[in-house]
Parts: sequence; structure tokens; C-alpha cells
Amino acid sequence: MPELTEVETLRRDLAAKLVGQRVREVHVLWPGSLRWCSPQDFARYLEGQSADVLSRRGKYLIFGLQGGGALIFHLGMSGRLLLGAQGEEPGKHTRLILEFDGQRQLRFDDPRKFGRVCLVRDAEKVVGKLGPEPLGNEFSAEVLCSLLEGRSRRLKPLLLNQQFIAGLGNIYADEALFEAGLNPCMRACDLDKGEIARLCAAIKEVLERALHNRGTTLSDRSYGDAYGREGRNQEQLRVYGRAGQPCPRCGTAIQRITLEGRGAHFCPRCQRLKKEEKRG
DNA sequence: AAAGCACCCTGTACGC
DNA sequence: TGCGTACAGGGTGCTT
Repeated sequence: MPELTEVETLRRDLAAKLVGQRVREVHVLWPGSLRWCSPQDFARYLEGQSADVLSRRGKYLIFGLQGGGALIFHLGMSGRLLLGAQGEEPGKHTRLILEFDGQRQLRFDDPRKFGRVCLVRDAEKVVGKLGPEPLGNEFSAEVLCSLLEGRSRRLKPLLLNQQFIAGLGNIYADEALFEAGLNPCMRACDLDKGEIARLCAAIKEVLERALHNRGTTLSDRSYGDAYGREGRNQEQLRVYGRAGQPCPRCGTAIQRITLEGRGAHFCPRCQRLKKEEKRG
């Protein structure tokens, strides 16, 4: 599923081809993908527009429009943005097509329909409440420390909360916790300074590695870049989706538990809970 | 503030 | 071969 690094990889691919290109024609095949906008208004505003900047915030991809406003995509679990040739036929799960001048097409495919497309005057309406960007300079151990302060929530659900940190999904949250040697059930306020520094570094490290590898494509193939190509980071995963397999560090079987309705993968030996935390 | 739940949706994996 | 069912996931919204 597309998380920060997958969206960032897409952003780079798409920016190189689409910035400055004029939208010639819009086809909304599944209106359910649109938020706060009828297919008619959507097409009317977009046709003739072009994006002068393509940015990303968390898992959101933002086309800054030349005439004002923003076109924003969230890929949900299975959304893909694909560059194609002009007039290319829609696939079974194609929800939206933008035909550009210059014989290029951008297709939004989304089998599970969890993705969303918004056309807004101000992007802040969509991304305004997101937490800090973990790869940005503004994210540091000090910042993480103040974010964690007073929070009694367990670490893993907190990392998945986009208002806490933007862009982490289930894969990279599990991987970061493994890298930092922290148990997903640990209470946020119980982390000491050293653990916070480790977690901060682990988040950046895991994301940077995934970015270098052009994202993670799991066996469900729910992620591909703008040309449908798979990422390579799945080979680097230490715990996610590896329940029962040996921990790469110590050989103990990786465990999978459910935390607030989401799967969490960890090594019970490398990511131990301290005794006093178990009682809480 | 935390946690639990239902909901959205469908491809896949499983048991029979 | 095929049917039914459970499950996975991110985000939102509601309730306790």
C-alpha cells in the first residue's frame, strides 16, 4: 500500500512529465472517488488547467494549479497513478483519466475504491492537520520528544496517526519500531531520551532506504510507480509480513499481533517490553 | 485523550 | 471447479 515513500517516488516521476502540461480532457469513470466536488464541476475547472508545482504532504500528492487551487490525490490502499499514452483505454479499475496536451494521459486506478481525489481552493483544507514530515528538517528527536510527552497511547497506533506524524503506514511503522528496538505496545510517554533519539533516527533511516529503493511492492502488488514498475524495498523488510520467520538480528520467530484493529509485526526478543510496562 | 467499533471495498486465500 | 467466508489495509466518524 502506498505510504510516504511510494507517494514521493510517484511525485518525482510525475513532476518530470506533467508540470506545465495542460489538461485537455477529464473523464470521471467513478464519481465516488471525488470528494466535495461533482464530476461536472471537477471536469469544468480542470480542463484547460495545468499544474505549476507537484508536491507531497504525508501520503497526499498535491498538484498546485496554475489558475489557483489544488488537485489532491490520496491513494488509499490500492490506488495507482499511471502515465500512459493519449487515448489509452481505461482498465477494469480505472476511476479517473486526465488527458494532457502532448499525447500524455494520467490514469487513476483504484480497485478497492479507498482512494480519494479532491479539488480544493486551499490545500490546507485537506492536509492542514497533518503532523510533521518525518524526512523534513523540522523533524528531530527534540520535536518527537515533545510530541510524545504526556501521551499514554501505545507507540504503534500513535505512529499510524497522521496527525501525529505524517506519512507512516503499517509497513514503515513496524520497520521503524524494529530498527529502534522498541515494542509496538510500549506507552509513548514511557520512552526515555535515548529511545526517542533511536526512534527518530530509525524512522528517517527506514524511509530513506525505502525511498532509495523506489518504494515497497508487496505480493498483492498494490503499489507501482507512474509506469507500473514495482519497488525494490520489499527485499529490505525485516519484520513486516514476516510472521513466523526468523528475526534477521537474533533468529527468534517474528510475531504478529493485532493492535487496535491493525496488524503489528515485531521480534519478541529484540523489541522486548520492560517489566514495569508489562503490568501497565 | 484513549480505545473500540463499524464503515467504505474487493482481491486473495482458505475451507468445504 | 466453485461456492461461501474471513481478512487485509487507511481514514473517518461515532461511542464509550
